[in-house]
Amino acid sequence: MEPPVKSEVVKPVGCTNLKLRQLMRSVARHYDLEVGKTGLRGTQYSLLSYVCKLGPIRPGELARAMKIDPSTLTRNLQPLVAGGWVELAAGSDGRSRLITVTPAGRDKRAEAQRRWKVAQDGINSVLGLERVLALHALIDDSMQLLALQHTGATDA
Amino acid sequence: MEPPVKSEVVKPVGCTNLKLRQLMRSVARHYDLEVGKTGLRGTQYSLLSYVCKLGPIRPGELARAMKIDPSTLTRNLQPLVAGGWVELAAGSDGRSRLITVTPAGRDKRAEAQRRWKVAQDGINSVLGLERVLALHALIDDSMQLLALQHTGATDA
DNA sequence: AATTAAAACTTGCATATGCAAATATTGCAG
DNA sequence: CTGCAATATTTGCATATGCAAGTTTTAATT
Repeated sequence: MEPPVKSEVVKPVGCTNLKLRQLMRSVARHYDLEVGKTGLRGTQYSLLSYVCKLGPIRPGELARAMKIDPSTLTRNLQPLVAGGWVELAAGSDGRSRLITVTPAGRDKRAEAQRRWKVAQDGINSVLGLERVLALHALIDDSMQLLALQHTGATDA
Repeated sequence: MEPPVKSEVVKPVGCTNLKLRQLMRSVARHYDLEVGKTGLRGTQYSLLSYVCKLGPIRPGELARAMKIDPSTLTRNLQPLVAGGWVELAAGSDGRSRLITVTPAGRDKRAEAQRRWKVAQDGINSVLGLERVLALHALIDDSMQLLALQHTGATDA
């Protein structure tokens, strides 16, 4: 039998990376089915929303807020600029810029938000509100903990 | 005060899609830092592992097992084929193929698995084992429920 | 003022991802 | 045997993603 000395069984743990990616793909597809009707991808809707809420804002700051790489932001903005929903202007500082939502962008965001609500309601319905809230809480906590790690914080 | 008639408060729910993507990016970076030392991306390690476990296997079946689009699988295999870790051969059926891991592929997988273990231990340590297990359970349940939805199942 | 270092974006490179359409084969109906 | 529907994979197209290196500006040093 050989029971563990520490009275703590080593639980086999799967790959968090793989599981997260799989669920993310499923969920993304679900949102895209609904939000896509507006011509926006789910990711584009998120980005446009951030610009609506935080803009006018500088790229670096927005990237930090969204927790994406600045270079990714640069590229992800292109479809929104091409659609006329967002504009890039020169910032006060010669090397920085200012991202601003256009009136058409605000309209598009409002339209997409209605679709997003449908998608989110669908998720809440399929998974159950409690499960969704629990998942969100776990995600938030996990991101917080990982961010601390990344910042090089050794203690509180 | 106006308490809700149904005695059920409508809890504001954030965007599951956004949250999942954010956490996924953080976690992926974490794994890539360690697994990347072997020359494999985290996603490539997952794919190679599946081929090791399930192969020789046909693309369609593998795509279904990994819950990714068949076209995505076709492309994701290319770096592994280029690295000499996986081979594509003609299947019995003239239109299908067989994906097989090479001896070098098994070695590489073993090497990457050690790195993966380090990354996973890191996650377990930063988030805490209980949180990781809870997260995995939630992810598994959620994928299950979404899959049923996708299958068009109306009842048990 | 010239040099250097630092800051803020953008580009080059290589994947990851999925939908729609194209290809190649097989199996069937007539 | 022919033609058409069904199956299995791949391509075309358009994003999403991040690291490393490059560019442009600004700030700091001497």
